[in-house]
Amino acid sequence: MKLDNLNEMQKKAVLKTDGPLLILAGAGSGKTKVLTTKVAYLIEKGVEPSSIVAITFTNKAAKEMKERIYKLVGIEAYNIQISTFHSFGLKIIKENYNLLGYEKNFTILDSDDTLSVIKKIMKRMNIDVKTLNPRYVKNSISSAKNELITPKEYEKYISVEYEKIISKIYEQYQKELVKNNALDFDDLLTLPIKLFNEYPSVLKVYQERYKYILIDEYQDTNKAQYILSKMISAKNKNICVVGDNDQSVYSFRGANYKNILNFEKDYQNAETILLEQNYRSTKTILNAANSVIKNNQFRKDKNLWSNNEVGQKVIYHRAYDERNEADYVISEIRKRLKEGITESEIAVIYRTNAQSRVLEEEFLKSGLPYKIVGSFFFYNRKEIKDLISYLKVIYNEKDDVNLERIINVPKRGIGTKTISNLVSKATLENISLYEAITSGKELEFKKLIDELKTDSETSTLTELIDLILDKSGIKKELEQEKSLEADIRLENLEEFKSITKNFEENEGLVSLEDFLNEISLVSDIEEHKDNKDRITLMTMHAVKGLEFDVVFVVGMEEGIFPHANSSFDKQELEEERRLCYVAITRAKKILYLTNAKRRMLYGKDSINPPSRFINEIDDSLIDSDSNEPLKKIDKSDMINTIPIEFQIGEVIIQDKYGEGIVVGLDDTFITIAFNYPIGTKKFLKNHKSIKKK
DNA sequence: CCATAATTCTTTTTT
DNA sequence: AGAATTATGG
Repeated sequence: MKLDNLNEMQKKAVLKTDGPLLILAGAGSGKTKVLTTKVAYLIEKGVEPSSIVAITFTNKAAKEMKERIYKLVGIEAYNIQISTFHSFGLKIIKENYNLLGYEKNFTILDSDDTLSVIKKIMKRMNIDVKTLNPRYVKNSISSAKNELITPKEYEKYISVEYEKIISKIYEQYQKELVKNNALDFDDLLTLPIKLFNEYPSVLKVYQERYKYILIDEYQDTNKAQYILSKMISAKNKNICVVGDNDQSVYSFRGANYKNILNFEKDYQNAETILLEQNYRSTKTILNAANSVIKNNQFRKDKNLWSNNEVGQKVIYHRAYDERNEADYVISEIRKRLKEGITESEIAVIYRTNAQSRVLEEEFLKSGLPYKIVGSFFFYNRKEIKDLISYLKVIYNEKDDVNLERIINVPKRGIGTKTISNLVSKATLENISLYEAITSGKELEFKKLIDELKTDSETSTLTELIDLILDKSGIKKELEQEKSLEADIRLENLEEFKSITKNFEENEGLVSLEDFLNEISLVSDIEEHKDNKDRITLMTMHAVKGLEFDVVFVVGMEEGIFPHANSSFDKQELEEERRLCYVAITRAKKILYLTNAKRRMLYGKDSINPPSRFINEIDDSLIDSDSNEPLKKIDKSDMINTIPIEFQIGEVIIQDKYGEGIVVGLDDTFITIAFNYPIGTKKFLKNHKSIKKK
């Protein structure tokens, strides 16, 4: 194994194979290189590839790591378990579904499905969705699950009426999932833990199978993930985790960066290695990133340095609107392409998926090759979701959620009344909707599903899709409509077919089971069969762990980034800043920061000041090509000009959280207690979002 | 009782 | 802007 291309610390991290190891790795310090080399080294030392498990956070990162390890060790890379926590959990569940009370053909519900289940339960329980938002219930349940709180335990924590209702819904929800022979995303983590708790002998099997466990982005692990990794590594203690607190950006999903801080406490004799040299970015880019992140209060300062060249300044451009911004990005990309930079070395990154729309439109017009990574845009289209629902129901007829979705698609005269009768019957007799169907037009539908079930046994995936579109009448309905919209839908369905075809060509025969699992866990399956170089468009969250020569961070505006919903709360704002740090440090050579003076947001025109993060970068590092000077945030945007005096105990109204009581005051901050579930929040004293009642 | 029109609601990040 | 829900028409 040649290790000459590693520095001393990296080498040390690779060579320390046994026992717990914590690698604190700054951005661009070569952590992926260390991880991949370490895996190769383990294999060279004689460790079975199948006894290694490497966990990443996104599917994209898993894929990347697989490819890099493949380059190092060749074909054996396929025997290493490299996946996200969720895929890993699914594998364990699939191997033990019977012990967990599921049938083999269980399905995985996506976020929308989950919400429908909750709405259905709330309706059944006569809970008004206006008093309790189903979305909120969904988040609460999800958080509880990720904190490994069962419905029973949830009851113990109840202090307000709200929680009592949620705990009831939570209980029903879990039952409903089992009845549907379905799992949600969180189950992929919690069920393996449940399994291991109930069957120590099974745990032992996994402990012996996976002798070496490596976890990337450890700062983003939540309680469930933390416990799962702890359980599996408990016997051999060969656990190596890599993380960087400055890149913790998943607290909304229950991630707890403290898992890193506690590592040394959790694992006796844990060794800690610091990787502090950045090999990725120019000094200028690194300085820009550092000047932003140093504004975070809750942070341990660290010494990330670089030997790279100074490089060119960060380029700041303020466009007129979002379309001009996109055009600017495109024209700059053309410039860089002429300079010899390839498309695959260019990325455009943004805070929210919605921003990709305009970008895509302009890229499409420009003719530049691009790819949108992780866009559920395509999979979220109605016709695609309907088709997937058909596939899910064919595979698992007990999946009431998906059955209800398609029972009247295309329209076959089954309306709300028929469905609600069916639901009542199914609930009463404790059977699935499918089983409850015995007569009427519904029976026709049931026969259709049965027929397709038979078809699925004899045809390939792509053939099955054709059969679904034909026999269901989806195709016919769209063809008869003869509208532009219907044509687009037909085209999308064709495109979906080419995706499955492509998938089958790459993977050989694909079972319905494998395909559904893949599509449930991976938001986008490789859409392009040509290996053409493409410009990458993706969110800041999705881009974590990747690097590009040229990076455009677009939408650098207050309200978008930092996001409006995150700019009230100090902790959330710091997470936005870490996200900015992640975004900036993706760039190797050239970094662009752009924004727009005005932008269509949620259907209305809005004018946002430049992001505060731009101001946090030293002016000396920025090259602004806009006419106006680098503008500091206009304080009037954030603070009322006339100070309003509040008193402790006073009731106020806050734009986001509603009514609250002032519980604390000092020179700069005001602390307000809101009703459950919001709790106390700290604001700038004169924030314009706070009003007298 | 179903399909369509009108109206209201909600806008982050991922598995 | 777009989805989701509710009111109206056939």
